[in-house]
Amino acid sequence: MSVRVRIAPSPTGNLHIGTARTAVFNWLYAKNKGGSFILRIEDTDLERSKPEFTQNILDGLKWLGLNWDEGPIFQTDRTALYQTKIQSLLDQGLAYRAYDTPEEIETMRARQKARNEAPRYDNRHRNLTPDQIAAYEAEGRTAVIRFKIEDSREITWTDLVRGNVSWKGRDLGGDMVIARASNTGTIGAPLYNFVVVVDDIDMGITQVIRGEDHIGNTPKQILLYEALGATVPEFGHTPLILNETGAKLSKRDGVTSIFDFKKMGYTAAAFCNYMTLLGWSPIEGMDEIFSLESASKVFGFDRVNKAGAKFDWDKLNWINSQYLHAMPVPELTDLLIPYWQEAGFAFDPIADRPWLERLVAVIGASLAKLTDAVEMAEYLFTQAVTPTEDATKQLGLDGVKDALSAVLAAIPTEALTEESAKAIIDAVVKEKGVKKGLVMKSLRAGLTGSLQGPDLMQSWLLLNAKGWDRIRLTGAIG
RNA sequence: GGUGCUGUAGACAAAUUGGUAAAGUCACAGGGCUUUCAAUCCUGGGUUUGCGGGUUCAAGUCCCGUCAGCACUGCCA
Repeated sequence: MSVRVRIAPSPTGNLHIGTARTAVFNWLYAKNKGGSFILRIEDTDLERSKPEFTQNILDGLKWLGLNWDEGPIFQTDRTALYQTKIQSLLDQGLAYRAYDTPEEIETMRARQKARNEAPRYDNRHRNLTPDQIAAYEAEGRTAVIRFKIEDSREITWTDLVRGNVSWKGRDLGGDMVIARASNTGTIGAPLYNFVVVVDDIDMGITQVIRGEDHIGNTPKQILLYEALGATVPEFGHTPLILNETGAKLSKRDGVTSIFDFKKMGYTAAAFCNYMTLLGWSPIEGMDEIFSLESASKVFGFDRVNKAGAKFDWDKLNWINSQYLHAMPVPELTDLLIPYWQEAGFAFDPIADRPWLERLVAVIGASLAKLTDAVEMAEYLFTQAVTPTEDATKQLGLDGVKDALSAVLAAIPTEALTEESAKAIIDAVVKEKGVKKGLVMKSLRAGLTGSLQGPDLMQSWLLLNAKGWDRIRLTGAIG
């Protein structure tokens, strides 16, 4: 049977890193097995689901390059199917209507808590007599539908990453609600744990690969597979992504959407690369820099770690830098232009393209994030620079202004080249009898307003192309 | 409270069926290059698998106990 896996995000929020990483693992596994990767939107929470979140999820997956083979399938389009299935469970006596009010459930839980017991539904409405049912209905009570879970059951499965996992029925919290409250004779909105199973069966999902936070749902779902007469798929629960403090990475950690990473200057390929490394390790001899495509060739759950993976910004930065350094200049230029525009730098992306590419060629190898290019190249985009303290000090040194005046006077009217620029420096050194280091350092201070930065000669040429070298040096002398 | 999962250097982690642990990567430190910074290259340090027992010729790997962290415990997903 061919492999069919899915990513099933809920549009109650933006696409976040946990879901994205799960999507990566599913994608990798599907590709490795020559199977299908399916996208299903779990929008059964009508209150919290929002179209803009669905859009964010779709856009995010596309940006990451996690193309899906089927879908998106929306659960809200499938309520008829869920109702049919629920009705059949009802008919078989595997599920029943429970008329408890939320308040009654609340007091039951409070009592359990007071006695230091685990909160659970005590199945009190499992065997209601026809009279009791009639009485509740006469009262006008609505009923949820609960699926029976026998305390004596023992549920076991072989997890793709964790091996044998087993659970006792009595630890599952009592008969589970599979449909929200509704009036007599109707079936309320179906709930997550139920629709997931119905859909996974219907869509022929062969492996359910999801985060470890779902591990407690698995035994309940296995029971549902059995009740629905379906083959239980394989399950693989991947480790969670943790923040510095070891808690599940969440919105509070400053990243609510995958696009936050884009804004921060990470490329999709690098980010996917890093997510893959969060819990999976490459095979012997394989580099840590790889494409999703090449990782898919060797991906398997035997190399997925069980422990939670701490998110490491340093490592992400390094990986991103490797992608940026290896990127051809035109491509990098395309990616950088929006960041410079965003920063408010004045330039014409078309007319200035050759100049921009020269700039990218100079700074490309130093970038870790795309956003680094803003600060790094600022002195080339804004006409006036404020010299740093060190630069000011350098410009005040004996003989500096004299030497820079000589340089300024020697700048040719035609475009400067690396050779002519070097010749000017050599001539000034000789003529003024000063150390070359002094000239170089001072020139850097005068030209860029700083004592460190990208290659001086290239910076000068870039400035010269705009005619700003004269302006800067004049300012430095005066 | 209950249940489950996890625990190898600062981080990610590797380690055939138990058989020399800390491979590799990041970070960090030192050096080269660049008369700058970054990048890059070279070198280096860290140490004994959370802790305690047990089985074994041999345990990161198996067993028992213990501690810690995390997750779940909804008419959310």
